[in-house]
Amino acid sequence: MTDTPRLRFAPSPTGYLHVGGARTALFNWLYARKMGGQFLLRIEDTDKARSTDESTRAIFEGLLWLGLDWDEEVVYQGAHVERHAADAQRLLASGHAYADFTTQEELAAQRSVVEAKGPGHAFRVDRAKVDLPAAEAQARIARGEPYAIRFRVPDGTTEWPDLVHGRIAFPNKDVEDFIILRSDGTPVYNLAVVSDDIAMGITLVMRGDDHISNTPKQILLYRALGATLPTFAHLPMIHGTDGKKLSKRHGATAVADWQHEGILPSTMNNFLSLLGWSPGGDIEVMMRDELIERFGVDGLLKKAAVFDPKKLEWMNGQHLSRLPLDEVVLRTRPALVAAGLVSDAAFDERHEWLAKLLDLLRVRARTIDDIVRQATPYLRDDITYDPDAVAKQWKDPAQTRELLIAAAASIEAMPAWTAEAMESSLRALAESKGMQAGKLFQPLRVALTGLGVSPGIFEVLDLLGKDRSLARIRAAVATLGQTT
RNA sequence: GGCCCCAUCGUCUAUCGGUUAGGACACGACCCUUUCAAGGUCGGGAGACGGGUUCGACUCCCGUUGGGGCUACCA
Repeated sequence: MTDTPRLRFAPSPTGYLHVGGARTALFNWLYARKMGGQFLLRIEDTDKARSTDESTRAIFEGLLWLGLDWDEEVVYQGAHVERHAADAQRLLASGHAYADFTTQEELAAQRSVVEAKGPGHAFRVDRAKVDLPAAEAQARIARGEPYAIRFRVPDGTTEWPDLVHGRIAFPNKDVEDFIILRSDGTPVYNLAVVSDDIAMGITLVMRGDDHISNTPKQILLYRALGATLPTFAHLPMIHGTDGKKLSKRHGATAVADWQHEGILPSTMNNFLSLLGWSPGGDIEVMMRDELIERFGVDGLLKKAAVFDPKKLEWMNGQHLSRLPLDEVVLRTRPALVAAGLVSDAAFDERHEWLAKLLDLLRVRARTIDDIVRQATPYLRDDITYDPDAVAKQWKDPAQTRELLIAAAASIEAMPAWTAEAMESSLRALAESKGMQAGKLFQPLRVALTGLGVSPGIFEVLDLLGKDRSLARIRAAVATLGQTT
């Protein structure tokens, strides 16, 4: 019988949801969904000093935006400190761990000695000095002396078959006896993680490979606790363009940053999926269902990947043009409303027209912000002329003015408001002036939109409508009149 | 310092012993075209180095170098 896997994402709420964390969450989620298993969420808030509710909310929001929904209730690590402490005591009682009576003062002294030696030095505990004879330790505990609990690392070698790396082995002599319970009774990370993963029935631990060196400690804890080992998969890190670990100074590293830059969640998932995993072959642009379909541990990579914002933007352009129009409208709507270009009520009223507009705009946009920028002239009456477009297309104000007056007349005289009628009238006008159609269309585009970039000129006219188009052209004529 | 992980174009990657080492982003040129985007064609661009194993290594093994991670009573 093969059980379905139980996986988890276990962030500490000390900041926003980082792209590295999002990638890890995504992989866990994809695998759970593919295998019909469970994806759980655990907030590791045992570090009271650094954890904030705001960060917890940001993590929820980020995951939800990406569509990474979790099964079962969120587990807060802080709610289980009693179990953690009980596990530590069990280990102490069974001899897998020992009491450490080192005081805070001694600790501080040790730290300053190590720091004085400079970087590259670490403090090693001397078990012979700290691990007291059982009778003495018990007496001191009975006397009420504060003590931390330190795990007694056995001799031998700890190894595991990593799903990503194959066999990884650590000689136990290189694993220091580590604290599992502080002298104030609170649990330390490695113990809390193992205790919780056991309690949650996690069968596959997939996380960043910065945790590789924690793994032998955790395996030792599983064994000492008499629990079944989960499978481990250590994913490669994500680096910035300078090859260093991705951090704040690389710019936008929170998923919320990209959300605000106008990146679609489907793009983010697609892009992140390719950092540390490959479906093999030349496949790149994938929507959610295809990602679930293709994802698997076989495609997991070992090498750290560099986060390339350029490719993210390109991929977003791909998603923008491939997604169902409804989805694009849904994602763009809040940005248009936020920009004050259209109210929610107006959006509903003019839904069809707006959908048509967005459909035309999305093919030449890379981000939602691009769409908003390009949609502006169609949603506001007071258009602003882009200086670059004006400089390029309205080089000769007097001549342009004359041309636009003729265009207005031509448009006004059109027998029908159809693309065919527009094309024949305007091309005839260009011909009568002895100029190429483009020489007429470009200045006209600027007059109609204020921009050098827009959909086809006939589509722009149709979108604007006859009256608004004429008003725009007359406004441009007036503007040009002032400059001559 | 010690331990562990990693190593194909600038970047993301394909290749699972035999390929003119393929694709994508970015870059350059051209085509299409009323602009832009998209699309199309073409171009430059990679197996870190040194040893093995093998008829044959990007691929397997060892070493070197380089990069990364960990080395807390942080997570």
